[in-house]
Amino acid sequence: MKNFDSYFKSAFTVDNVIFGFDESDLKILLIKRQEDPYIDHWALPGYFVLPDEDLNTAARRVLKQLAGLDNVYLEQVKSFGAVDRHPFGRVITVAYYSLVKIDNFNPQPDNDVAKEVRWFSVSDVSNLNLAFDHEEMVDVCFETLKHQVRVRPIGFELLPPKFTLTELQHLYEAILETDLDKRNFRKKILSMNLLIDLDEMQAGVAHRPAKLYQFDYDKYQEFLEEGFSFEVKESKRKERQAVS
Amino acid sequence: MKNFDSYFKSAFTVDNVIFGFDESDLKILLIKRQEDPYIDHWALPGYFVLPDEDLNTAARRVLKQLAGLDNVYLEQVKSFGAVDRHPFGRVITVAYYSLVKIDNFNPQPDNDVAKEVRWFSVSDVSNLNLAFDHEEMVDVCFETLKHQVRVRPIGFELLPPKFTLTELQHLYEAILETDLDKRNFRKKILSMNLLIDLDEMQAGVAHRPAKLYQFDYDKYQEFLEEGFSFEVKESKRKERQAVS
DNA sequence: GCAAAAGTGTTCTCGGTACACCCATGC
DNA sequence: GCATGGGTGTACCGAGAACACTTTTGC
Repeated sequence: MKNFDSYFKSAFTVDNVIFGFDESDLKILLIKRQEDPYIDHWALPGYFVLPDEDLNTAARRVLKQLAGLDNVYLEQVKSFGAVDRHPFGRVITVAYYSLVKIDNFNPQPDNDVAKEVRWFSVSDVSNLNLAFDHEEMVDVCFETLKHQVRVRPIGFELLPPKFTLTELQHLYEAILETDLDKRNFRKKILSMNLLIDLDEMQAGVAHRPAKLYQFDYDKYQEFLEEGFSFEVKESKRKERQAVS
Repeated sequence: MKNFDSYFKSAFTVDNVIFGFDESDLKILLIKRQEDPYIDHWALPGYFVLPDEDLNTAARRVLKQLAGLDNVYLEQVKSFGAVDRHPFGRVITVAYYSLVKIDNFNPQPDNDVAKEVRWFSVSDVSNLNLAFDHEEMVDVCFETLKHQVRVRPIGFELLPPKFTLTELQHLYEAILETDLDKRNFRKKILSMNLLIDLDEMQAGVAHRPAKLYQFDYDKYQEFLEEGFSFEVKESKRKERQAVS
């Protein structure tokens, strides 16, 4: 029998691209590393997978330890394995993206990996000179999110439990990086019957208060079971802008 | 500085789900293993990633060495990392799917991993008791293919350079596991302007010979650059069948 | 001439898109 | 009373889906 020992000299990590939504801005949670390599660089929350831990478990543990997050939407996206991507040796990483309700939590680093945790606008990430190949990972995950949000109602994972239709629309606009037509958006969303009208109103706003809605997870489960497709199309307004 | 040595004790592999299309059957290429673990089991063509090799390179090398395949469509799908998935130690694997023109090549094992190489119908795979978690990998890759084929014209990768519209339709039906309406399918495909009419006919068939077409890769490139979406919808005939 | 697959057009329906004005609140 | 965003309906258009008969070949 051959000897395979020489293959058992690599490590692997998980890295999380954590999306949040705030006002009308799509954000990503980053940590400032306090250990080598890339000490003092901004980076995705990620760490080595333990020997007795499978990949998803590792991703959830890292979310908890580095960002204090629990119980969030999490999906594997892609693995990155360039030979020289890690200075300590051969390290493959598995990228995940996750969606969190941003106002829900206050990132508190209580570990010796992250010296600081902070939300950044997606559009600012390219100026930060992220550690490793993390910028590429952000790009790939953002593209994946853009695609997924058209196919499943995962947008709700980014909003508080009660939200207005305008907030939902702003979220879609931020993710898809486009403008949506208000009336068409509402018609489409409401026609899916995935929202529960809470018969409550916004309060304390300096304009006509909006109705509050809640996502109907039970109904969504029903739809899933009978196979169903969710999609949001963009308005063509931007084309007119492009011409002018 | 911490010591990370304990993390550098794992290995990783790549595994390929290789799809081919033959007559009206979607097939997968499997090897019969001639080394432990799972000796004599059918398995996906896969092997350890070498220390100085990145993931895509490894996938292509394995395709070449184990299946004699070169220059094929290849895409990363997902990584699998259950703790006990490999008896020799901690091994993560990265699953790829690839698409090949089946009549183009005759699988010849010339290596000491595969004792035999053979095409199996996708529908038969679940009876083979594949090595490792390979059956799950086949399922995931098949689902991915089903989705991708609706969004990009990758179906052509599975057909010979010259093909008839009926062959193309049978391919879509095999992948999507549904029936398609002939007239609607042709209208849709031809309206995309991605096929070149070769002004040639099938020969030697015991019925009216069909026109031969060729995929227009150049035009596809143009479309890609200006952002474009390709989709094929299924017929609703099967619903009628289900009722009867 | 018969079996077997190729080829071809029209109608209907539904979802997508464009588009503009009145309403309720805080200040 | 004014600024701010909330909320609403209609007409048009195009893509998708349903559907049946004639044509060409090998035998």
